[in-house]
Amino acid sequence: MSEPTPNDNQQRLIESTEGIYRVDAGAGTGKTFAITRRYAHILESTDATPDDILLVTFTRNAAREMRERIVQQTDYDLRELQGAPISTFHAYCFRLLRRYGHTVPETLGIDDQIPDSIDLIEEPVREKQLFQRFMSTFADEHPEYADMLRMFRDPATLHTLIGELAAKGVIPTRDGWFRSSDAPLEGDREAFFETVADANSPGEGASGPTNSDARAAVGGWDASEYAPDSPSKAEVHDDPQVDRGVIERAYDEDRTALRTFVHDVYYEYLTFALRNNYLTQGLMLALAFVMLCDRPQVREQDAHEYVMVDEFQDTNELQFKIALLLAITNNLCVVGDWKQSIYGFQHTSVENITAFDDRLQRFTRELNADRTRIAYPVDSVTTIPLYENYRSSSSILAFAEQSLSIPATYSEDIDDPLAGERSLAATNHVDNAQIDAYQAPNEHELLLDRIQMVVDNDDYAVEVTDEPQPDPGATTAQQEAAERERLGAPSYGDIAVFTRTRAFAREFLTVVDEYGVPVAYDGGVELFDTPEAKLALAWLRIAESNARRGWAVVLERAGYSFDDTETILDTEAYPDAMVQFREELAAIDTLGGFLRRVFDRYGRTSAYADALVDHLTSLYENSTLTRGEAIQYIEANLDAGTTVDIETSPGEDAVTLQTIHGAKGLEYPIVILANLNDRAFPHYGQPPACPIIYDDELGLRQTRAYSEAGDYPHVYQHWPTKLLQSIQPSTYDEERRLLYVAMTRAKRHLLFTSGDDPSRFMDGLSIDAIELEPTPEPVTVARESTAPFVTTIPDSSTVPRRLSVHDIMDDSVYDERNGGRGTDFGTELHDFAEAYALDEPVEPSNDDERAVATLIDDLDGKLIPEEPALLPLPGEPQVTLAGIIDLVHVTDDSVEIIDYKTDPDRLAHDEYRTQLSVYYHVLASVYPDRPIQATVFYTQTATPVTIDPVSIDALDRLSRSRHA
DNA sequence: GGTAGTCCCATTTTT
DNA sequence: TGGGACTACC
Repeated sequence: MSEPTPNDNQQRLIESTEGIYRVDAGAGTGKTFAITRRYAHILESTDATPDDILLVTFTRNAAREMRERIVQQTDYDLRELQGAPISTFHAYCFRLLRRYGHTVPETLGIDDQIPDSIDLIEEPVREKQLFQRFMSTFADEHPEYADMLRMFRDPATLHTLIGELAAKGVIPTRDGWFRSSDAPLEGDREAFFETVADANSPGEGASGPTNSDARAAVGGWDASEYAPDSPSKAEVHDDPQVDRGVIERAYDEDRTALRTFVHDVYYEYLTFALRNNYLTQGLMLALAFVMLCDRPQVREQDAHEYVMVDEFQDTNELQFKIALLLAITNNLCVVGDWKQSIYGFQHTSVENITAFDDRLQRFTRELNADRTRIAYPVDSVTTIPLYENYRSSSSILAFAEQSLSIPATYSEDIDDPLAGERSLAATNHVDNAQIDAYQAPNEHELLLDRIQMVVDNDDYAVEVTDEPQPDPGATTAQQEAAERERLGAPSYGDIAVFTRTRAFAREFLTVVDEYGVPVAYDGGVELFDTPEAKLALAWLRIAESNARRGWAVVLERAGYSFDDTETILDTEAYPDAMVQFREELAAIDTLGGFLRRVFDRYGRTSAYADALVDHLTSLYENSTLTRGEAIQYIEANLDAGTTVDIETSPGEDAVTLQTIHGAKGLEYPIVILANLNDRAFPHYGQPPACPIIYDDELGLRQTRAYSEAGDYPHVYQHWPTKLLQSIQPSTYDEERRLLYVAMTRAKRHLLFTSGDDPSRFMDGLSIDAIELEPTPEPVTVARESTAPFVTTIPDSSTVPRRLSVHDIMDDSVYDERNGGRGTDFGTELHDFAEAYALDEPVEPSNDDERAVATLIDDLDGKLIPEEPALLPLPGEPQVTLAGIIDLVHVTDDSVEIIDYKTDPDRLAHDEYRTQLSVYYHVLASVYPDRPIQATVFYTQTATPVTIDPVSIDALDRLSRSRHA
């Protein structure tokens, strides 16, 4: 596909390579295109090499996409860019730290070094477990903090606070704070009292002044919640305001002890982590920052001539400073859109972009306080707005803009958020947008009803053909006509349903199942709450300790009644087949093998099973979980509701269902924003579980305090913090930005739904909701039954039996056929082939892999590696053959199956013919309109051999004879 | 316009 | 358990 021509501001950005730039890149304005073009331009117009250009993104996916786009636009190929610094903040800093930072902890007064083998923890559960362990030792070792610790219901909640402080750049040393980084703990007194001036000024009523907002907020002041010496209601109230003296007393209370406590926890946790050879992401970035501050030689070796940071609205203060340190010249370019900042709960700071200039000056001053670190000039910043939107129709853009000023509560006051900002301008010509809101007591049915209303409806026309490039000289009218030409009625795949919470999506999915509407959920799944996880947990418990709890689950699944189960458990007379299976499992060495055997036995080949095995076996780089640890791990994750991303089956024409967060960066022809219900969206935040809070205006504060001042020792609410907090107005800016993000995903049409209790956002839309009696129709599309679930042990003949294709092959022929090169050789080759087909940056490491690479290079259609295949056989009892196709190559007029074999000869070819025949029949049913070809590719000789498939009946007979 | 009492609900997710 | 929005009442 040819690249479009940049618009004026994109062109300006591409060519402006020297100096500091802040790019306001609104939704759908071709940001990635412009950045990668700019990258290419730097390479072309200067003598810089990829190593001189640092390109930082927020996610791994984004980094990968950038890399791929750059390959398209430069002479460099993926391999040459492999080592180039196009990376996430975390990955880049971790690499630097491991390369140069072994002794960095010394700078903070810590003896432990950072070894190469240090573990970077990504799973919140593990992080939390380790922190819990730390806190219990901390409590033991510090009796002097007993009172402080009494205010905690769960001391592990301090963990979040530490992460927040690290994101601020607050870093402890043994005796104090790194480079006076504790300043934010004090708070911003001036800013707070500006807030107070606003919130505490009386209103003007008809008959004189009315109570200020702050006074209203502390109206119900109840001194009995607080320690006995706290101010009374009368002292706090100074109608119509809050007593200024009391506010100051609260703000200026002595917080020395609190600060010391937090310092010690933070510092000792850092020590604990290093001693136990791990780091969290937050601590890792903090140490990388310390290294960059303290070791000029690291910057000399590794800082960059050009630095670009993408998604700058999702960075925190620490990352801003790290970016400054990674640049050696002022060729710095940050790209982002404050309106899409929705990760505040991850301690990001939208002010990095909204107050970019101020922060740039301030952070530079701070970094240069003791010696010059930022030697380049920072006083001139050029702002380039990208406002031409290539995604949505103009009515959608105009409609989305209002979302930023819809109040989230009945009393919220919003200043014009877009003051002075240029609106996005649509670039398409046909505006056929349908924008409507719907409401019904049963929102799930309503959603299905609306989906069915939209599908195949010409009023909701969307682009249905690939866009032919318009004649460059075409008139507007001609372009409009060409665009109209491309429009047609939508199908399921054109629709996305967004929700604020995952819970809503999950509930909706159960209703979806009842009606059979094709809806695919895209996002994290509570993996440890699936039947697969519970099954795995049960057998692990049985194998580990013959646990009653495990047996109960297994027996229940096998169909035993409650009473039978009780009897069996009491007598320990477990069914023979199960006992045998237990012994078989006990003999398996590896956790991965153990789990696979369990899932095989139950015929569980779902994505959940795969994900579980992957997850549990890849937790540690250098060691594996024992069974006991695996049990604990699953339990902890089940408890914590951990979610894991599962790959959804692509290709099906289905509605996409995801959370708004998950939809960021994506676009859909038709968006249905669901869940606009009271308290769901906008979501009214839950109070922080940790009694110690940090706030930019207030600094470090405690919300509870232990005191023995009253009749008996007691944990009280801490009045100063409560007073200050209630004076601060609550803000819902991020909820509005979420609304904005959701709406700007839509290209053509936008629908809203709510249940019987619509939220403020629903009310605030400039359209009225239509009340509807939903009448969704059950869909009776014959859907192939996926993953037959064999619930019983021992085998039952009433359910389809699943056989692996290998079960019906004669393995005596093909065992040891790889020429003594070891089974790993084949596995590695397959891994390589999969990665290569997916265009991942891998290089062939031997002749066989080179042969595969050449083969794949010659394929010009769609490549689908590692595709699961299921073939139901006709005979009785029912049997389904299952296997995985190495590679499917699909073009418009043909489909090719490719299976790699590392055998030195073709002795096993007949067996492979059987195997590929299975795949052949599966694909023949999926693509009835295209000829199918099945090829065994012998990698050692780079020879493709096409097979002549055997019939389904022959496969059926074979499977029954070989597996009676 | 102000207040007290009632009610409802307890995220989002990347590294 | 806690907090905030909202309602019903003064």
